Amino acid sequence: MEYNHKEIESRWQKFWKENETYKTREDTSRPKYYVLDMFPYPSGAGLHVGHPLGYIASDIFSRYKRQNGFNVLHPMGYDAYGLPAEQYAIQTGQHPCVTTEQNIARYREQLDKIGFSYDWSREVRTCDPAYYKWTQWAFMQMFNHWYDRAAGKARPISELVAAFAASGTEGIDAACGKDMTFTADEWNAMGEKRQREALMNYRIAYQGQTMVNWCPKLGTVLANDEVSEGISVRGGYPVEQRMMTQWCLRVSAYAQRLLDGLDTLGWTDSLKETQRNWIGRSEGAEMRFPVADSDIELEIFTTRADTVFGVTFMVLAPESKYVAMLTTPDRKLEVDRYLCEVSRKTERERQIDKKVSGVFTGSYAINPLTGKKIPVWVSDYVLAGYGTGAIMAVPAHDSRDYAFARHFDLPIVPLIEGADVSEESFDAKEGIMINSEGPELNLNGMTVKQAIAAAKSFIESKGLGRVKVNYRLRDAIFSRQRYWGEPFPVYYKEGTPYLMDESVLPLCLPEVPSYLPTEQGEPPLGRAAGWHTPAGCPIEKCTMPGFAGSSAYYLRYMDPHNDKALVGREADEYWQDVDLYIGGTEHATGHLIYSRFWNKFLYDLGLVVKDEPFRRLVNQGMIQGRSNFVYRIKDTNTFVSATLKDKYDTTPIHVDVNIVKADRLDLDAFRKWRPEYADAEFILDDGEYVCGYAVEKMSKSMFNVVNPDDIVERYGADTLRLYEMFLGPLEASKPWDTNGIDGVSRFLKKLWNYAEKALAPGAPEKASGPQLKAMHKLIKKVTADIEAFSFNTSVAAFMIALGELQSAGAPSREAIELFVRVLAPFAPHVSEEIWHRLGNDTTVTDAPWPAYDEKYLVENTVKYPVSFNGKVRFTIELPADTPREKVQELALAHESAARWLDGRQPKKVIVVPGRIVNVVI
RNA sequence: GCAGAAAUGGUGGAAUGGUAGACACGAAAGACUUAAAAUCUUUUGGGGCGGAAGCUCCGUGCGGGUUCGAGUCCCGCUUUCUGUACCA
Repeated sequence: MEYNHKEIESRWQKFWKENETYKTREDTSRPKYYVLDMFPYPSGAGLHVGHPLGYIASDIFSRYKRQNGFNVLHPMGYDAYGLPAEQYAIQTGQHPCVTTEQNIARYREQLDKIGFSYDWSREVRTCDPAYYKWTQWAFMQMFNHWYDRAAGKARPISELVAAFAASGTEGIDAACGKDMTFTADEWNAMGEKRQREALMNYRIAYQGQTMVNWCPKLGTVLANDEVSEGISVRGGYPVEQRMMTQWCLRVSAYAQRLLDGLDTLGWTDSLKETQRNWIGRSEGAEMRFPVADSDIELEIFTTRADTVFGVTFMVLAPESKYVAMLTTPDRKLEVDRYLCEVSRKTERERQIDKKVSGVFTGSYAINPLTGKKIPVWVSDYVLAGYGTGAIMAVPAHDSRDYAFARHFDLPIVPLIEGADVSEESFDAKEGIMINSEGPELNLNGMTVKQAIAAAKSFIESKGLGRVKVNYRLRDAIFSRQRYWGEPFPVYYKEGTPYLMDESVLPLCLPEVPSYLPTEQGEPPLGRAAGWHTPAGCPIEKCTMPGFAGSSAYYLRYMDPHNDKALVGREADEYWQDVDLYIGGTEHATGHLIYSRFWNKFLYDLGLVVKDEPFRRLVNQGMIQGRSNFVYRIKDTNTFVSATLKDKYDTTPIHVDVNIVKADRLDLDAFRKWRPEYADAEFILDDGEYVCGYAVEKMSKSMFNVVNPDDIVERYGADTLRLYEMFLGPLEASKPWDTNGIDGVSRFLKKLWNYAEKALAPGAPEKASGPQLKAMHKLIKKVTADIEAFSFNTSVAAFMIALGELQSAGAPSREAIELFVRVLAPFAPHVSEEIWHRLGNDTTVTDAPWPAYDEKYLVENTVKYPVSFNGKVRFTIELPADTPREKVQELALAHESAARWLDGRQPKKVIVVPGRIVNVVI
């Protein structure tokens, strides 16, 4: 019988589904193993061949672990809230729920065809009220907690309230927006509204003022990638920088723990490094500069406390509150003009435009070390969001300050011996200090390192400031002026936000007549009728961002139907954490930070047992598209083969890769592809039209999208799975190239034919010696490869092993049985079919992973060429099972070796089984 | 600018410091076939020698180094990819 992948695959997919083969139950008698894929956003375009790459790898690993006796949790779900569904809704009026539902159905159909071993009974969708109830619930917990830096963990806000009532801010070390001090009496006298305002400064989920990209025409905040050159990508309306009240999560409170936790994780160094850079810890000092003729003190942060003697001016961020306070009346017009100019620029423009700009406020500060007056300027090269929004400028040793000083002709004082600052600043932290002597502190003669330490301790001892660690990591903006997201369980009473009662959860997303913002510029929820509490208080109209729903989904899979808790204690204690997480690097500074933060918060509350959610993480590479081109001769409808195109003046045009095979264009298909090509003429090279190619992002507009369904239809899921693994190392980015798939397809056909012979009546039961040898070699190799995530070499090993079986005597049942047991994780359908035809009534996933036996792996006799210092001297022949040490001994005992060594002791003897003995003296 | 990763045939890619190029694609030749497809066999890094089995030299981005021995380890470059970017 021919290998019929369609029949085999549909039969076993049906069988697995009907028998709930991959349904997982908590089972304390077996060790657990949790394998997780990053769940997809179900887009309207469906899956392309790049998406399943990681899923196939995780499926192989899951199946392998099952065969090794682990109770494997391998779930899948959908990150279902997202912009495309909402944009589509705005254009068509179609409820995002409907399109999302359709897209999910399509994804599921595509995933099912590939034969994954997911436990679909645990599926989660972030837009499902039974799921987002727990997203809202987590937000409420964050609202009701504050971060105690002294204890290094989150604590209930009620404890903070009690502390304030008893002794004010005295003795409280809390992560907060701005430093506040008040006494118990002051607190108690505040009244509810002001107390709530004060508490907002401490809550982990809080409302705060932040700078955002605001698009007045669209009536929404936009992310940086939704804005291009000051204009919204959708609609093309101007976008401005605006300070707005937003919900935020105090992720920054966890910066140090997020940093420290990285050391315990089995992630790649590059990913950990990316997160370290993102968190951006820098040690320095915060110090105050008094303003001349005023009570105001400017606070700055610096990592170069040693350079205070070189501070010749100060700069404020345009958004700094000190700008208004320090601008003198005569400078007001110019400062206002500058602020206006800056506010019109988007964040992006500010980054691209490196032109030096700024304006003098008219005020002076006093350098606390020299007592000299220095001017205070405003410039957009200083960021409001980092440090204190003000800097001390040291033009001699900071390139940005240098450019500014040069442009506005401000003094530059070098502080390091031998540093030539006539052309550029000297930024390196090395050298001997000069020009650094004041009335109370002398740094001259010290190295930069010593000077930093000395200056820091001086600043601290004199009360000019304090040693401080700053982090680049900022709090996450948590509100979106959007419809398609989780509503906040928050209402407003006289403008003050209050949490709703937990009993309202899930607070369901209401219907709206239109998905656009309202005329008054409110988010779409402003259109929802009855969007207020029974008492008539308005409910928050923003919704939560995409990362809200994806931050704790791995916990929900552990206990997806629990309506009493996000995850039950028992389930959490059994599954603990994700042993293996597979997904793309693009989430390094988003999801993977938020999720770790979210988990640490829940850990602080004692709700989960693990501090870190993802123990081991593997990043699969991106699969790019491989686009094909045809070359049209200018102003004609004639196309010339890529091999001859240089002789003509041509324009390259993308052509659908599905009508190109091995870079040869199917001419008839091309004429049918587009009406305008119906009468296309071709200039062929040797009867063929050769297309050009390029590696680009896989996208519809490039006509290079390859659909996994088409591959499954033509070659089968097992071939797709093997081929995706065979393409190269999992972590590497590579273009999809269907050209090589025939090799894998041939392998499965040959395997099938071999199995047919082995299963035929009269075929030997027992495997021959060489067959056993081939199989045990295979088992050893594949076991090591799976553990090391080297799936491409495993596929090669299968091919080699089959070749060896074919030249090792009559096909036997024992050989094919061993073969399918190790092939099962990679090609489950064909393995299952053969496994059952061998007479087994369990699934191949229940077949224990075979152990290899070294005794099959050795030859009977082996020739060992013995070489000294690289030159082969002689050969000895020994039984193949001679241990390594024995070979060394025998080689040395050999008469000529002994003569050659002449009684000297060898430093090192190297034995490569079957190959070389190399003796180093 | 900074950080990380990588560079091996026509192509994708193999190689615990020990026979570089496994495996696969593609290509070439042959078998089967009326023919094609499919399948099977052989060859396939480059140069040189040989009628042939075979022999030989050169070869892992570039320049050095360590080592009996380097694709692999160390130092210095070049290029490419990825992330991040006025972070004081």
